[in-house]
Amino acid sequence: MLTVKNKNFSALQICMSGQCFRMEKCGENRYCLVAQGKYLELSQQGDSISFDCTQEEYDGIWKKYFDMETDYAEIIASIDENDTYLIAAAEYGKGIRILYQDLWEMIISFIISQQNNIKRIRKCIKRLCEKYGEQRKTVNGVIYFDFPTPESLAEARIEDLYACGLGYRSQYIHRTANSVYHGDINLEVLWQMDYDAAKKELIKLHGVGVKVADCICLFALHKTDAFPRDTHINKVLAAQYPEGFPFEKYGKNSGILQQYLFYYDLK
DNA sequence: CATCAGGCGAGAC
DNA sequence: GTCTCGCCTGAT
Repeated sequence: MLTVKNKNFSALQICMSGQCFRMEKCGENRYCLVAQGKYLELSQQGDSISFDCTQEEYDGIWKKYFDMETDYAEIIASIDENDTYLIAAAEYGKGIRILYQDLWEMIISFIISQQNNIKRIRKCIKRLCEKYGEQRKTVNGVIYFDFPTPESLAEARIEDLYACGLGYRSQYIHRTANSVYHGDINLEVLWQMDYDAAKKELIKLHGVGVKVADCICLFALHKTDAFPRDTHINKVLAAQYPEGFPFEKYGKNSGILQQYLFYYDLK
């Protein structure tokens, strides 16, 4: 076990903010996560976070995954002092971080997220993983499932996808999995692209529109200038920013601020 | 019973 | 380019 201190880390907020559908509260001050092909448990007391892993695993995987090198307090401090709403939102969600999640997993997860609620999104993803993901076991005997590969979802029967409760998104997932598996689109090139180019490329995937592409850019590719606009954000923008959100002021931090606005509106 | 949940694709214009 | 419409499913 390994303990780290960080005033801008809240495992609960990371779970609740709905960017990561495979992290959940699994006990008092305790959280479980499947990512990077691994199962991780962590616990948190105030600003003290304990990761159930070795120093090597933390340094090699989780430090980057949870974006621990970025100073979120500094980003929050850069907010316009006159923007009291954004300051309140950031104060409320100051423990949120933009994770470095798997690209393929985010593509499928956010296709599922459309016209859907977080609880049901989690359920759909859980069923997909249990049905099509590889089963694994930790040294402590905890059984978990990897996220399904493009191949396994490409080969899945559409009616079986429907049976996972995906609804009309089943078709989207079927076609997108086939596009990726057969190399119609090369996901690796997205890393070299800037935000606009990557977004344009992602939208070629069936079931990926403007909003889903922005989520993939932000939560997988870590293009923090991506600013996903959903029903919540549109409502907030209309009410709080009738002249438009000041993207020119916040630039690369816009996506992080979007998360504060989104999470603040969920409450 | 209607509406809504972190939209999207297809078709009309 | 912009607009409208239908869409799986479960919760309220």
